[in-house]
Amino acid sequence: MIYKSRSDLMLKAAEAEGMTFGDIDKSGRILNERAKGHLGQIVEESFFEYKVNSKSEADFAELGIELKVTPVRTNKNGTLSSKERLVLNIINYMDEVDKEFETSSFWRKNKELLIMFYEWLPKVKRADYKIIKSYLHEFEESDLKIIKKDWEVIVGKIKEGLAHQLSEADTNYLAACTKGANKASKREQPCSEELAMQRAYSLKQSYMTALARKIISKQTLQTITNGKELENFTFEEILVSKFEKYEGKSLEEISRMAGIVPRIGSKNFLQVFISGLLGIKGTKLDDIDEFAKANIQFKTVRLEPNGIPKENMSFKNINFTEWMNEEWEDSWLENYFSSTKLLFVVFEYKETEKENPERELFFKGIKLWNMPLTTIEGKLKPFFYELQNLIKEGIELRPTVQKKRTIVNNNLPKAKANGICHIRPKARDGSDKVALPDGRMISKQSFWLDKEYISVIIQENN
DNA sequence: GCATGATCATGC
DNA sequence: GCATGATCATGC
Repeated sequence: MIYKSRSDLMLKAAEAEGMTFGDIDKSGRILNERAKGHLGQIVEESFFEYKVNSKSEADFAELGIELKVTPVRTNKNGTLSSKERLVLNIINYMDEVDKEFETSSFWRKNKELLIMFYEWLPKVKRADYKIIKSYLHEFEESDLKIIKKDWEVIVGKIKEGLAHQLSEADTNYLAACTKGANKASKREQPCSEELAMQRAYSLKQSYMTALARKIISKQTLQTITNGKELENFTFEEILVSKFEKYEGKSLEEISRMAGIVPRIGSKNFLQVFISGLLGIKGTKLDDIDEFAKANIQFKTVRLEPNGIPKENMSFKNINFTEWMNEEWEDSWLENYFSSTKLLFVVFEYKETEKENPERELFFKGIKLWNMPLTTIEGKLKPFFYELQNLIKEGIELRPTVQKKRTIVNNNLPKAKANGICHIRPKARDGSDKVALPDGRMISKQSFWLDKEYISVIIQENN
């Protein structure tokens, strides 16, 4: 079949809504549960009656439209999320380096995407997944500006001979995700002898989630930048500029300037503070378009006069059984730090608590950061396996009685052991425990970044 | 009820 | 004063 126009194609595509892959498949391949990534091919062949190709032009070449079939899932709280990033074409490091954005393989192939969202459900056969929405995606102007800068970051890294250090969190919406049979899938790069992991362009999972919520759930998000600003500045620069005028000011002054009353210590302090300074009071940070799409998470940092926070920084609580059974590549740890950007909102005390217990907090600035791949691979990965072995061997628990409470010492990795991260408790009280794989109970534990490491991150300039 | 950000208490 | 483990407070 040849589709003469986009409307022809979209009329046909709309017929798929409500159909299952079992309804669509004429080849019988849908029954092969192990065949991964063939859902798109089945739709292409059985539904659109197109021959599958892996050419560099778009699937519907005469229309310049690329077909993508991608899963969404419903969360416990009823919201919708994309189940995965949307993987696009593989990056040929050797070729892409000579291109402009307009002539890049990314843009040639993915300018327009026919996205068919299907609903993924646990324990349901592939044949019974249902297509819920067919949607012709064209990048809106402000997204495209950010994506173009993302592309430049990716190609810039290739030009520096750093293709082997590409990381998904380097960019905002368009990312270079690993793609290959296994971690041995490597290829040459033009400006370095080192072989680099094979990677493909992808739209981040967070971007796809925002898209699915807009298209399927009709959710609207609020933007804080616009196409005109993005013409001349990166998203990071715009973000910094929005906070600049508050730098060096005390919380009290800022409250007066911005007309907000953030109560330090309150749970929604960050929400109130950031949205207040951005001038979008009442909007949750998660409902801000750019933060949602780029998967930017927020963390407050309070530096003591010595430039180091008083406390380490906690993240998610640890599921020891998961940690023991998972491979690094599938772990929360790998996933989180290779795909999340952290926006540190930095405050400082100018006096120690001893000098002045009533000390005031001053806003120092913001820092948008993601963990470099070298650190993820060099520090986090060994840490992951070290802890995995420890769990397998059985974590030591040594109860001792203190004055007023029972302390259970353990041999989990301590702060400063690797200069980056450690495990320490985060629980409600002494009885807030979690089971180890061997059945013993331990106070709930969390993953923490060392405060000294936070201090170094904040001081880096880039 | 629980996750999460924040902070405390004790012993060396 | 710091390391380590414990616990609080809030908000969904």
